[in-house]
Amino acid sequence: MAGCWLLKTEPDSFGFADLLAAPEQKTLWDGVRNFQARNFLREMAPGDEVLIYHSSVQPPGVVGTAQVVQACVPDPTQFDPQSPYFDAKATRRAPRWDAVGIQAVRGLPRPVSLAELRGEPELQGLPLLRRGNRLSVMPVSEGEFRVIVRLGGLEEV
DNA sequence: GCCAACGTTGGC
DNA sequence: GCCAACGTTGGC
Repeated sequence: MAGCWLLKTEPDSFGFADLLAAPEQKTLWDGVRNFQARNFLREMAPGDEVLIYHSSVQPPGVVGTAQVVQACVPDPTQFDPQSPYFDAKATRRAPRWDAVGIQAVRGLPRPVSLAELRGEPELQGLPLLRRGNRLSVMPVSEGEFRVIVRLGGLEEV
């Protein structure tokens, strides 16, 4: 059974539209700099399903789906002094951060706002809805995944 | 712009 | 190893 995940991003830096515009609609999901989130990245496997969530926009919410196409590799941005994600403590021999390859599947006909997610009884267990949650990578159950894409206007995924 | 919540850092 | 200070996230 494929895992399901939610990836949070600020569309001002990289949003679902950017993923759709990328070559083969694929990208390396890099720049994650939180250990708990990184550990979830390490659990992600090709074929896993992904919800893309836009934060710091009005309204915040889930806007599309993607799939994992490449298991985690060392995040190249940690070695790049020009990158905002550069980490002086990381070495090639001992990388600290990972990234996964994802590919767009499809945009939701109707984005599902954070307010809608909060209003859905079946989603009360979502880590995203926990007060003070700041994780940018988090697991979602298969049931929760289905509820969300259905709210977004997709009957089948 | 505010502020709650949380992670990280660094002094001890 | 504790914990206060600080920085960041992200909704509102």
